[in-house]
Amino acid sequence: MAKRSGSSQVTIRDVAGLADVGVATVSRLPNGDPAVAAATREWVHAVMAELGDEPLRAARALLRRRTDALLVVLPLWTRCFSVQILCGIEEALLETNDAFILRTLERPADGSRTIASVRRDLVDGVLLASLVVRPLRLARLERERWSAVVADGDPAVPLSLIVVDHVEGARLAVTHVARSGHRRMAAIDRPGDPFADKQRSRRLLGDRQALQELGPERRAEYERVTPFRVEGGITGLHSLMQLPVPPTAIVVGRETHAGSVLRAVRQLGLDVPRDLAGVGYHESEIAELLGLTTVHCPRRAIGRQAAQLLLDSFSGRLAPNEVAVGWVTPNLMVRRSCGAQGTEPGAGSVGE
Amino acid sequence: MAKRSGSSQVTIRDVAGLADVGVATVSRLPNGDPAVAAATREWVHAVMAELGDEPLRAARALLRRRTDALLVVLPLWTRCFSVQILCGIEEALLETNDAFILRTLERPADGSRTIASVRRDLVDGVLLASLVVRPLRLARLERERWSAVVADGDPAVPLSLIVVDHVEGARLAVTHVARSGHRRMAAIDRPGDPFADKQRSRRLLGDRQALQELGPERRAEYERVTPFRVEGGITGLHSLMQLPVPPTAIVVGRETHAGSVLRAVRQLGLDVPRDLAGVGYHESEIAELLGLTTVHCPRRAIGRQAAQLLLDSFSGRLAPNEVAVGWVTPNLMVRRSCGAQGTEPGAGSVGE
DNA sequence: GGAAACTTCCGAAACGTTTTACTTGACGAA
DNA sequence: TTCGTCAAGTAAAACGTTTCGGAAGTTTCC
Repeated sequence: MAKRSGSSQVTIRDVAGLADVGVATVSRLPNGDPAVAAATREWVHAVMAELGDEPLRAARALLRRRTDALLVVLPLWTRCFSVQILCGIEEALLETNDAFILRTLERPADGSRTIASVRRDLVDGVLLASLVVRPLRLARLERERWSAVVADGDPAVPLSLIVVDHVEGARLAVTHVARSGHRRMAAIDRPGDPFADKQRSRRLLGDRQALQELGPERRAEYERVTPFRVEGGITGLHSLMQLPVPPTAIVVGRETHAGSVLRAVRQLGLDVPRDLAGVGYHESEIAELLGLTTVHCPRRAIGRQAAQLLLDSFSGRLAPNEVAVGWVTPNLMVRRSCGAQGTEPGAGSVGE
Repeated sequence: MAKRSGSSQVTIRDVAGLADVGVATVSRLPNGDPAVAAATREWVHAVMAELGDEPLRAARALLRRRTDALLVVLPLWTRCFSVQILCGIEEALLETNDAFILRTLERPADGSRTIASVRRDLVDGVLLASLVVRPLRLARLERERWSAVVADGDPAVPLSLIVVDHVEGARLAVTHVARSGHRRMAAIDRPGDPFADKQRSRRLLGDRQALQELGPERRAEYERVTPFRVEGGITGLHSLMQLPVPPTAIVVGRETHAGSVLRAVRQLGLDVPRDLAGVGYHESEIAELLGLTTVHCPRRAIGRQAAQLLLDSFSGRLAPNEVAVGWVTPNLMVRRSCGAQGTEPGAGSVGE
């Protein structure tokens, strides 16, 4: 059969020899070059399959100046949120046989250090997730000719983006609470890194817009920004309930934060949803466990679409300096925390 | 200064020319070849720094048959657990400038398909995390000459391993509960994929061993294996509390499962820790939120040590067919769910 | 003093692919 | 026939590195 040498590596020359064609003809195959007759193409394909040969990636990369890999920079302080984005990215890449190198960030400040640590020739481009891209970093990307896209990003950044419509998300939450019969809605959100702050302000924007449209005007004193840990939820709630006219519903900026608020509610001897209704952001095991109605981001879609955008820019479907923006809309996962219309806990799955 | 050509790529020949040495001498530098005088080394290094040159990875890989990257296969149904392992891996790799390609698994059955989808020449080896390595897969790894290590694995597998001492973990939990004055301890665990089942049986083993040593003999009817969702916790607890002599403490197989059990406890009008003490496994936001005492796995250390093992086998510090096994011991995060000695909720951070 | 051994470096030949420039043969049009 | 055009395929030159076989120069040992 094959007259391969002692090495286990089958080369393009072996294939060419066996198929009785030139090496160039073989090489043209995986690159989809049209200058090869259909019959020849098929014949050579068969020989390649027989020999179990696929072009060696390193040799290919050397000549094409392409690695078929991309860099993913992913924050971890958002925990499971990012992981779902990652899954989406992987999904998109699996279809095209590309790979990705991952760099996770544990603190917001790690961002620039991280990108700098990756050699430009290791990957074809970079996908930044849930990050603020500072002008300095942007300049660096520009200078070193990176192809870059941002997943779950700020629409003001001049890069290709997948944007989550947080304004609409907040609107969903408020509308839902209003439909459940509430008029006095408070908002508790959390301070955070610059990125989280951007998200928060967009949520608050949607929140206010929706309230205005619906009629029940929120008073300024119904808004709270309290730290993220358990005690933050407690102090936030206490200060709200001590108002002369306390709210009857609360929208909270994250599901774990909502968890701490619920805890505080119980401490006050109140019942959810009888005395107080609530909606949180983001979907998690906690939300399911607590029966909390939440606004859910399609994180997987974010990842998949962002990766697709980057692949498009590699393949030339996107001009080098063209930026594309895709929008993704959250949806509402209704549970018990706003009243009877929700499902019983445990009836639904966390899902994606 | 440099007389580089139009291309932006600085080659080894540019460096050699400018430094007035042969290309071989330059090439020896990053490979740590000792056959180059200290003075020369320094001088050439300076020139390389000046030109901003580093060897092109693809060209290097072509000749060395090394990619300086490894594959990480990581299950996602364990959610945040895996992510922490990933952080550890990244940490170890960052020091040596290696990269990794990630493949996540969403269902246990995806395992073999996933490894098969990665070309052998893309990476130098594979790190399998929290997985059962079936004989068939093992044979494949052997046949294709993969270097492989398993993080958080089953000690029976004939590969290099980092093993978590779950027996000791269970012992910690039981000992803690016993010290809090309890004698009648129940165990609720969950069924799962083959891997989780292995973990569970090791936990139960440690559990029984510790009980035997401590004196209070568990009766068989105190052990329950119930499904993972909310209703699983409820039925498990109910059937335990309806026993003629109900237990006074429960050890639960995972923190989210413990969450659903706690929920059931409240439904029965009981108080934790007054009427019933509890310990869960694994550390998470849920555990902190609920004030649940848990057994904590040092997941980061698992990842870091496993990566280190793989790097060792690349560098020859580990003989090709030598297997190394490292043990990692869990520790106890004491909170309120076993009595007064725990800290108040919110006082501690999730840590790790 | 000369051979042997060691140190330090050099030039050139790989590595397996892509790509460029060129050949060949077939087919019409002039 | 002669030329140009086109399709299909070929041979050879890259790509940037590592490494092999030497070759100087220096030291060591009889």
